[in-house]
Amino acid sequence: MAVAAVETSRTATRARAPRDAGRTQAAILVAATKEFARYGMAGARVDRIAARAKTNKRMLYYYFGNKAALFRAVLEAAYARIRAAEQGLDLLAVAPPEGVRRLVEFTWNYYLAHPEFMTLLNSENLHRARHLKRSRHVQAMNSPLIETLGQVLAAGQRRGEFRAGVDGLQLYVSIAALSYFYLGNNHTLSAVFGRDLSTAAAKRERLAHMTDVILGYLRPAP
Amino acid sequence: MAVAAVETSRTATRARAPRDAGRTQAAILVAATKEFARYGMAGARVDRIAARAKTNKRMLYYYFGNKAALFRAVLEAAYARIRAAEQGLDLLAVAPPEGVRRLVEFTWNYYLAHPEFMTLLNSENLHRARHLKRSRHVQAMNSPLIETLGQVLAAGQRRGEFRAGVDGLQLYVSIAALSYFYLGNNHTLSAVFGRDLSTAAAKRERLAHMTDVILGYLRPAP
Amino acid sequence: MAVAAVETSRTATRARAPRDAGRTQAAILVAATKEFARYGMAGARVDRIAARAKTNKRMLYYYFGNKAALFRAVLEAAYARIRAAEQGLDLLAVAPPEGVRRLVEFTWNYYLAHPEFMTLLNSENLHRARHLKRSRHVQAMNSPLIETLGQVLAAGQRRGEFRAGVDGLQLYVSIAALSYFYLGNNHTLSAVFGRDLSTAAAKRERLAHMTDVILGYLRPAP
Amino acid sequence: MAVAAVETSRTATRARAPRDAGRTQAAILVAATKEFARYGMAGARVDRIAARAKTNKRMLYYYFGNKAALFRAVLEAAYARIRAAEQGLDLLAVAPPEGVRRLVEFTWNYYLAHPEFMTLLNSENLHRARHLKRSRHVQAMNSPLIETLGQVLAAGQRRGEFRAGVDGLQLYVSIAALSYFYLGNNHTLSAVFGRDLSTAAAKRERLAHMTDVILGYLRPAP
DNA sequence: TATGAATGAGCTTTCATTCAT
DNA sequence: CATGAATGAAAGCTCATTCAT
Repeated sequence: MAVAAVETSRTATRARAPRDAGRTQAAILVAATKEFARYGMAGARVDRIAARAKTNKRMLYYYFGNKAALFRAVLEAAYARIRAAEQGLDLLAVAPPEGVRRLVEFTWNYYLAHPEFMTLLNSENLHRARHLKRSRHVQAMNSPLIETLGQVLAAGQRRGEFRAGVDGLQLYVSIAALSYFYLGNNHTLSAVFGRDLSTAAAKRERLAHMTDVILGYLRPAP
Repeated sequence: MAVAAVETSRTATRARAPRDAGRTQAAILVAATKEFARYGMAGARVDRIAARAKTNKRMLYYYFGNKAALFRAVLEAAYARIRAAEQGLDLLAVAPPEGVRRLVEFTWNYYLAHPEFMTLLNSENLHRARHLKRSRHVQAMNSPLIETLGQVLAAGQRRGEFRAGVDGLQLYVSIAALSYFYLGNNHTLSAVFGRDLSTAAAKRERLAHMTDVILGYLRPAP
Repeated sequence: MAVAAVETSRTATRARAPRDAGRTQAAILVAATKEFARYGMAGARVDRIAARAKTNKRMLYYYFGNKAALFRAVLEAAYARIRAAEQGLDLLAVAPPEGVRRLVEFTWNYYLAHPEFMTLLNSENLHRARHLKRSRHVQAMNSPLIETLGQVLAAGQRRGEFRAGVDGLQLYVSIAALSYFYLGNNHTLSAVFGRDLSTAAAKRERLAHMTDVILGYLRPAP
Repeated sequence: MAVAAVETSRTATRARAPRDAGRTQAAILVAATKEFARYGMAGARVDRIAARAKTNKRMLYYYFGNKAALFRAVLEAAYARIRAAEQGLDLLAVAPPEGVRRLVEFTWNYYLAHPEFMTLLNSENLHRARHLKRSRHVQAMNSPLIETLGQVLAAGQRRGEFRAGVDGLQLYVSIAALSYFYLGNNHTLSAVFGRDLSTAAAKRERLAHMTDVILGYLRPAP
């Protein structure tokens, strides 16, 4: 019990001045991700990031240098997360059509759960990938899934389940495109079409359509 | 002769201070479109817009009220332009597969020629379509093409060229998605994949793939 | 009398919002000169300059661009003032020894009345003349007096009043040096020597000594 | 043996973190001297000083208290060094004119070799000798050379080599002035006159001129 | 209709200094 | 003795917007 009391007091002290480099750095990164995702690079406010991270502005510069470098770090971390999530997929463990379906669903679900990834990418494209180009880890951001997808396509073709001549990279891009556009532009699409495209029903319908498109396209010629 | 004289005098006046409301307004809109497209809503600078429009900041406020309202005007004009361009399409005049192919190519070419449309939409989505919702012309931004596309799909199905059960809106969104993602994210995709996806060859390849995907998907079941 | 009243009221209005480009610009320059002279380039505060000029910080950037450019403008103006003051000297109108004496006294009195000139130069030398080198008016800062001094020296030599082989530039520099060092380092000299070197008596003594040094040096060999 | 063991352990500890108070303190002083000389008091950065001294900021505060106190220490050390160098001069060992010439050359060479002394003094004068006044060693900064110079002048006068009525302090100040102004303002002078006054030839010329001025002045009246 | 001058709030960044270990 | 982490205050600068003419 005495130990618990001490523990509590230490925690309390820490709460005021964490003096824990790792924690502070991580908190800044989390806060910055939210801020950049919500307001874009230009609209993001350093003050708000510091406030959200429960630290002060100075630490942000202490650890990351400046706003642009922080953005780069956020971007790298975002790529790292999606690549890590992809690790869990085992496309070659199932029949080719099932593998493709899994990829479509994974992509959709990932964007749905991590909408910040899309807005971060939009911001970065506005900046013509300036930050990405300065990143030392760019090559690591290239999805290893593309090669796996190529193997899935080859297997499917051998088994007569897929058409021939499909490029893995193009297909990967198309799969991402179908989710990205719908989710990333959901607000304008909903406004323009006059109906809410973010309801559960609308999303179910969209996923079914996308799966149909991709698998329908892959059907072999009769 | 009298006319010529007047014309000359008007021109002379113009040279000093172009008291031409229409011209100024249009120039501001053009300049603002470029600025918002390049830097996003938050990154855009009112000063630069005025400078580009070769007028002064005060005029901008005189005609449009403030930055947000100007953005809204820019957005409305951008939608108006794409809708106007769509007018030229006559999807029902040709065989259904050809009609669909036309739409794919039109979309691709339009985004290619008007990349500002994509970045403006990205900005607006970042703002959760706030400006669009305040626009009085929202409904006019809904593409009439969707209905036409529905007719094309129905005709194709009747003629045994298309599968059944395809929703026009979903397909329209998918067609847009395939171009939008590739072109709008071209910088990051190029950086990450380590090759330039904006070359003529790469773009030719992409268009072919997209057409294959859409038409391949639409093939009727055997 | 009515006119006077109006004049007053206009002045009062102006006091709040001068809207007089020239006045504002001049006020900033005056304030900046004081600030830079007192605290040096690095120690000067933009806020204080704006406050002293009774305008706001923004105008400073509006008219001068940034702190460095403002410093450059201050420096140029300081040189312009000393050159203008030198115009009043007519070294060739009197006998050569009297001409040299005049120059010694002028230099002394100018530094005494305009101590800011010395500290501004010190600051600029700390910056390795960076601002000066970027000035378009550098050459105009070269004193025309050097040539005149050469003529005085030549005349004095012809008349047997001065020694031969004296370089005008070197002498000009030496004359400046004798005043500059004493006045510019008055605080440290006074502290180190433990007596106030800024009293009227001390200054009288110094001027007499300097005149003796220069004229004594110029005496022809017997 | 016990001693050796302790010694070893101390050395080992040192290797990791040089727990050598003297060394750290000296390193800070050297680094601070460079920094203050280069950027002035206001422009100097505590971070850079710590980095240059290969220690950390905390040590700097531990040993010196704060930036101002560190500046004071730097200033005191600079005065101590010049006074120490002056010790080597033996003005009374040679004929009076040679003694004066030695002093002129020493001053010139010292400033040339230790330009930091000039910029430190400039900084201190900008601060109205505030730090110097708080120093406990001020009186020790008063050059003993002034008295010696008085003796040289008296001897020279007795021997008919020097004029009468020359004040040692004034002459000492003038000798310093001639070097100080030329070297301390070399950058601006070079910029304004449009020629490099720091070349070996220019410096030779300057030294010759200064010697002429001082010795020429001291010549007795015929 | 047009324009240069002006502004306050707020931006990113930097600084000297101190705390906890 | 030594150090990385932390901070508040303030720095230089920029922004959208409005005023006076």
